[in-house]
Amino acid sequence: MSPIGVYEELQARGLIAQVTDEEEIRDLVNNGKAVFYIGFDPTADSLHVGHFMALCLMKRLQMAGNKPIALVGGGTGMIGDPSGRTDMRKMLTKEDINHNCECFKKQMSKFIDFSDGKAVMVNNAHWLLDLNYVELLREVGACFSVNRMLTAECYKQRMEKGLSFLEFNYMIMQSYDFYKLFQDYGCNMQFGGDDQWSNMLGGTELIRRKLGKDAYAMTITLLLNSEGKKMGKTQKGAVWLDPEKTSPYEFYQYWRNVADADVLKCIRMLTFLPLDEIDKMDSWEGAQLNTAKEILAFELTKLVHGEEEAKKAQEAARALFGAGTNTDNMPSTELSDADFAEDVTVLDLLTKCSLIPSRKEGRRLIQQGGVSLDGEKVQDPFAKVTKDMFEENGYVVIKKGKKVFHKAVLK
RNA sequence: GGGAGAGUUCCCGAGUGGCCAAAGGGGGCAGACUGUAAAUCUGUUGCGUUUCGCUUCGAUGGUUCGAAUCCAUCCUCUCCCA
Repeated sequence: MSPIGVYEELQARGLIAQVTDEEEIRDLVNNGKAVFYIGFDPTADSLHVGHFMALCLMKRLQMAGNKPIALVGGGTGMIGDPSGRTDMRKMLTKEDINHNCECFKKQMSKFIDFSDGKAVMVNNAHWLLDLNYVELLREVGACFSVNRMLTAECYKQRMEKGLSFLEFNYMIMQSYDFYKLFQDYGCNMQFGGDDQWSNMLGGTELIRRKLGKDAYAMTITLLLNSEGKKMGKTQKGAVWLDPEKTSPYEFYQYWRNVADADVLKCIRMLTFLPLDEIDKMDSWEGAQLNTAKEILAFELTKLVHGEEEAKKAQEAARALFGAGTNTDNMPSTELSDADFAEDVTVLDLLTKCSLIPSRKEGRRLIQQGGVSLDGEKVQDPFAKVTKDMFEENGYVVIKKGKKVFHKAVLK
């Protein structure tokens, strides 16, 4: 038995945002009596960093002897959660949702131990899709006050822009999930992002009204950067957990590049490093934080992609940004002789490696001095790239901007 | 159902016949400075080998030498009344 319970650990890591009943929850969680669920709506074909926090939480609680239920929202995904959104979600087709659910399942099983009933995975499509409208209205609709719902935080933003009846019902569906899981799986707690608070309260309320029993809810602090924006988003979109969508190197780099102000918070909230070790880092400042960033990036990459990939990413990063010349793990594009059938310009090369969205953009980059080949700054977008440039190593290292390195390999 | 209004580039938002590839801001990208950070400053931000051409202002047609701008129809959204 560790000196402090999970609840205290979660608290120390800054993960707990809101709870319905602190005493009860502490008791349940610390003594492994919680059967809790976290819902994941299949809005894309891969989980992202936002989900990752939830998965970590599941893992921490599972390690403390609690039983997690991973709920895949095959049913709620049909509706779309309006929480924290200013516009309506794109409607997904059934096929997409099913596909996404499958992808989620695969990714989740890498994090959570589902063996021997230590955790279960369910899909709310099983009960939501067959609901009868009138029955549902009578059964649970009567328990909800529209007046109250409208004052809920998650609808407030949408009161200005407009909220469809479809999305308005999301809260009811989620509440119904909890009610159902409470009865069928003995689920007594729900966890979720802090933006889910009102939806989750809906569930506890429904259980109290229908069954006269108590269920609990706890939200996790949303991972925001120092500017108050959700982390895990880049210009290109989310940082995915699927290596096909976000390579381990990119994933590593994302965390390696977080702002100074955010490193410790991220380490505390996302990694499994012992708290006392993290506390020591608290006093670090200035350039020393770079070490903390490396630790953060390495730990997270390890959790998501495994130790081997994490090492590769770290080596690649060190080689590129440090003094080393190791290009083994650099992202690369293979070129063949056929690519050189006609004259190849620097611009062509960038295009072939998918480093630029358009040739126009490429020219701009070069004109502004943002591209170099094997360390030589390129001046002319139409300078020829010849095969003998590849002779020495078999590849050419392209540097775009400050942080993007790419290897063009001649086969 | 009746009435009013709106849809502009990644986002917000100006533009109400030619000077419009379209002000301004945000964001992005690049450069300088740095620590692969932040802040700051500079450049840039539809596509094309570029004193020019092509595509873009919700959609489709039309008026005009010329349309983001005018007309018609349609679609979407917001507001007011019911």
